[in-house]
Amino acid sequence: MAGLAPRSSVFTFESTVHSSQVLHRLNEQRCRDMLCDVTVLVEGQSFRAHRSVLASCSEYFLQKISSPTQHGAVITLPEEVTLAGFEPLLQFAYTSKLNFGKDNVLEIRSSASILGFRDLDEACFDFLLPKFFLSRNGSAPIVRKTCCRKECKRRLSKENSATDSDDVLLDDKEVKPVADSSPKRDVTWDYNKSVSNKMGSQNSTRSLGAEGKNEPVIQGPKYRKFQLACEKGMFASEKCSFNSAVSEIRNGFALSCLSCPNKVHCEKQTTVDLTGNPNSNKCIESKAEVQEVWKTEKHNVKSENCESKVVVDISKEEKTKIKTLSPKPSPILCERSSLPFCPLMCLGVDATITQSMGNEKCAVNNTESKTSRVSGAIISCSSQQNEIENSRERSTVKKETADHLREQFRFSKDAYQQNFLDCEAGCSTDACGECVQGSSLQWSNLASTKTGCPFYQDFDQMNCPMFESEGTTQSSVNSGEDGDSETETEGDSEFSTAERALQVQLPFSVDWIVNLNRNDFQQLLKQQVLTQEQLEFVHDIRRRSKNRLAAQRCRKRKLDCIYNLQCEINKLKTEREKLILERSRLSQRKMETCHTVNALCRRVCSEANLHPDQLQVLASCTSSDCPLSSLVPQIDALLSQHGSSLHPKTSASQEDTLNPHTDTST
DNA sequence: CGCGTCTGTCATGTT
DNA sequence: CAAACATGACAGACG
Repeated sequence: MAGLAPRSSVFTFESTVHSSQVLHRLNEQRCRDMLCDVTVLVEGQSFRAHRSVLASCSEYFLQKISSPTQHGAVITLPEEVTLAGFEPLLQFAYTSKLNFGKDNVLEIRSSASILGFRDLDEACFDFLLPKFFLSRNGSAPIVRKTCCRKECKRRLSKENSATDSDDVLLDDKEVKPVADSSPKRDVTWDYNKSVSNKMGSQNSTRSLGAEGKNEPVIQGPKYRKFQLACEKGMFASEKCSFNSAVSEIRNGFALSCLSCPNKVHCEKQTTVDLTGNPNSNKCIESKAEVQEVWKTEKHNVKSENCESKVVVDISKEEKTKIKTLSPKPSPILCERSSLPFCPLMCLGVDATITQSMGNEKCAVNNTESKTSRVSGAIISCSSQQNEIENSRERSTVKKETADHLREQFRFSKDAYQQNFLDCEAGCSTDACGECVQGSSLQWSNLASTKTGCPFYQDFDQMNCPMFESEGTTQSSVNSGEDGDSETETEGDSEFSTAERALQVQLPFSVDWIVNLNRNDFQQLLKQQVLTQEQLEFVHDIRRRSKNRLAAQRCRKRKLDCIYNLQCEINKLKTEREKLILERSRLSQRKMETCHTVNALCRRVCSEANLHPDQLQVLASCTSSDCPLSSLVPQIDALLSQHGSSLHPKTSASQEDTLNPHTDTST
């Protein structure tokens, strides 16, 4: 029997982590200046690197290094390439991650263009730059996407004029803002990941509508007074414009979260990477169930549909990592968006599954929406019917896979699932992302956390109520198990909330309750038969959450106002000092002029030998501002000669004499 | 232990 | 009139 098996069989082992590991090690070598064979000079600063890496990333370096005349180990970059522009690019070359902020994005773009950096599409910048810099006038409200077609239509008719947020799905390269614990407003783009998450904005309609436009214009009489007093909305609005942009990015791109508060750790383990990146899959760490499911899923998925490109071959190291990760609940970023978190994504299922599902859903639900592509990223919600059909066909198999996975993800509390699978007629049988939300809701109930995601932490610090509202709305309710970085108050509160939700056997997520708009909320209450206790809980939690957010917004506005007023004070102080200087300067000039006039008068008087009457006339022309003091002795002398009849009051007061207004004589 | 800060919550007024 | 929102006040936790 053994002879049946040909000995010549060839087996191929393909490591999915090798390439990224190599890059990672190269980066380590670079950091230690090991085997570096080139020095790049930018604005006087030198960077050590490997020629091969640079050449493989950049046309410019390739040309320089391969050029027979340029064998030197030092490459001086052209002046157009700035330090701020090059450094992130170098980082990108070694990590596939581009750290950029509003401040340096232009320089990076310019440098990347000059250096011919590969894998950095201009289109990405083209897409982001407007978001960064043109959203100042208020970011477009993001249409919330729900499962129900009727709801979509209704909302669309309501928000017809609003620009769609356009969920962005990425094909080959994913733009993935990644957490960075630094307070800088940086967003990391991770191009190397092939996951596409479909992000939306569940509550972004409201939050953007209320706050996303321009924070200073927020309602509130007292705040308006502040704003009117300050008339310095720029500061806040600029902040918000940026935040809006980032928000849109966040809503549009696949974001991943990590639970670790450590920056380095986070950066390493940020993405849910389908390529088997060892630094990935953090999203699933939180649930032991998922870890268990992981093992089975990988086989199921793979065997079911190769087309779906499910790459869940994780290394042992990864598995160990995942298993040894903090037991704290993992924030699943997806759940923060309107588009449901898809556990498939966190399992490493190729995004096309979700993407196609999401596209289909949106295409069906949102016939008015737009379709566009950015750097290979599909902005979902196609309005093209044929795309809908194509998407349907394309995703048929994938849907089956998704369904299968979804089944795998049904946790013990079927009530959650059933609710959402049955909810919102017309969608329950579709393998759309919304249905998967059933899973997400469970997750969110168990695993959402505010502080778990440094990405959001960062944005929380950005003083944008939009983030604040979104982030905290989501986070504030359900996370109860995260006690590390949160205060006991919050933790306890949220824990008790989650606990209470379980106690009252709430058939839906608390997040859900909080994020629904009024109509949806009422509709939900109508659809669900809730006990009195549940109703009370639902209303209570909704009220408290909204109030909490309102309080946060209020405080932020206050701080903004204080800051603006402080700026105003400083400005006025500077203005005052300038005016004081100007006054003293003018006063000085006035004195000089007076002296000149006095000298002239004296000369005129002495040379012309004036009659006392003429002297009187001349004296009457003087003003208190510039008294002709030189005339006084002469007038006095004349008056003493001609008697006091001419000017009876002269002796009384020189000032009176010299002041035409008080001079009563003719 | 006092103090300042942060944050959630409640009460109340406004929209 | 109800809901959403803003805001002052208070309390508890924390550094």
